[in-house]
Amino acid sequence: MTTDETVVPAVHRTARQRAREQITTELLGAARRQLAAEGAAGLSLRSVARELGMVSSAVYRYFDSRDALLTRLIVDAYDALGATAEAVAEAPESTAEAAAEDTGDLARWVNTARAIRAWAFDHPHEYGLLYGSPVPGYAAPETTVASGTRPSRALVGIVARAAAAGRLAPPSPAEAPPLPAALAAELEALARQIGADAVSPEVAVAMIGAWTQLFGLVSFELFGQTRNMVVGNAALFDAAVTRQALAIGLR
Amino acid sequence: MTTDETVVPAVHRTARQRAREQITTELLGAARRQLAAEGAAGLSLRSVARELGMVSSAVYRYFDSRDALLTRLIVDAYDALGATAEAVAEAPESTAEAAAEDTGDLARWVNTARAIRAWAFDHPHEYGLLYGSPVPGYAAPETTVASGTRPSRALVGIVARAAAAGRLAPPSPAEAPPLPAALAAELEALARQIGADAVSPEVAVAMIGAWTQLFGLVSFELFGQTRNMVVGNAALFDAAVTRQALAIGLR
DNA sequence: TGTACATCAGTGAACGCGCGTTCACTGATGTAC
DNA sequence: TGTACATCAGTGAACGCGCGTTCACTGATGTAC
Repeated sequence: MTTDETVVPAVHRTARQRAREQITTELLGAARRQLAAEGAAGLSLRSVARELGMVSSAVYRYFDSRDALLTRLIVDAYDALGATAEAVAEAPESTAEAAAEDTGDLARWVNTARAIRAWAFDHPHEYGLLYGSPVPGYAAPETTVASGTRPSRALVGIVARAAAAGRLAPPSPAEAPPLPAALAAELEALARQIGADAVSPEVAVAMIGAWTQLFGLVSFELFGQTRNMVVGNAALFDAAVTRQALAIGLR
Repeated sequence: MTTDETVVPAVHRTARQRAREQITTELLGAARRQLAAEGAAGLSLRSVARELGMVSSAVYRYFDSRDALLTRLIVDAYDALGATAEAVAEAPESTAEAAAEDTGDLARWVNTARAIRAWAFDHPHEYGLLYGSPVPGYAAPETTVASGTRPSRALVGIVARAAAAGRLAPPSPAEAPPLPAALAAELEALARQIGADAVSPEVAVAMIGAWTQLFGLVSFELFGQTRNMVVGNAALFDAAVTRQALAIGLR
């Protein structure tokens, strides 16, 4: 809950504009609170309006429809998680206080994974909105795509930079059969497309594996399909994530 | 849709009992169809009743409440997926037609993973019910736990049997830091508890990693959070799953 | 084999609820002259 | 600085919808004698 008014100098906004921004923020806040309490399916325009003491039709001055509100929540959540991940993945080499810390690529990856997990725990329903089963009757518009890839891009970036700098030391996949040519070509094209030319298909497979495992772990922990498994344990999370990162070749 | 009447000799069931079983089956079928069409949140007792031409209150002769119906669907889905996985994971050594096929532990694991993925694609909403974000307002009763672990147990079984037979050859995790003692102890206790004493903590971590990656991959593919990633590609799935299985030590 | 009673599937009406969205309106805020 | 008009946030009523669950009932099926 940032108090924007005190921060932004309010250049030349009219009272109307300021009120509009503030109420939009309050609506989103209420919507987020309800999302946290009830989940996406329980989010209704009427109850959001109620929370602000408005009449339900007034919300239509701010959002075209329930789906528009949902879309906004999704984009904001992707951006929040993306920003969290980026902050760790792209942290400067070392800071005064953390000079002794390991700031190698491996640590960067593991810390980013931890940050994603922590965010998911802090915002379980928002995480569910992003990575859980789709909200019935809701189709995400194209607008969400750019934000939607931010968290993954933060992770990919770590590997891409390490690969470009020649710092990647992937273990030789001794016994694994070679990738089918078509798949290797597809992965190579994808790497070029996102500006990660130095990432080999084998590394790409390891990376996608690490990435899906990360979200698999978090989802299992969060959605609680693991009543009698050890998942939900930070040490296990670290161990699994570290091993995946090593398989990518991060050091 | 099995036609039970022709199979079961109808030992001594009254007309009432047979009608009850048949209508229960039809209700579940209709519920499953609606689950597939609308998702869990869109499943309603009234529409299920409507589909069978019943009045909504009549459903209460068969299910205590909407939640009871949902629970039944969940248990059935776990059992269906569990049975599918078990059929592959515990298939006899070799059959006449597949004598030339590789029936090693590695192939067993990969085939089981494929079967799970295929089932998920065939039953996307049921998969979502099991492994997606929780249905709002619904709390799964304890009854679901036994069925809920079936799919995982099928996978664990492959590793446990291979380990017990001394067929496991896990690669030495050269650079990975050793597991914290507390975690290692916990994993060892867990292995003993499920009768997989031969599974070492390192192998357990690899296994949990492979398991979570599997469900992560399937969820990403199915829930479509991957608009511009390569996920959704069977060859990639195979490659990733195979590499995880090798990391466990399956051969 | 026939009768009396108990069981139970299905009906239809009702209760009370919440939802998204539209629409004509009032009254305050902003803008152009 | 003052006035006339345009913009727009918020109101309140309404439409039409679907939901889960309860309840007294009818009539067919099953059971005990």
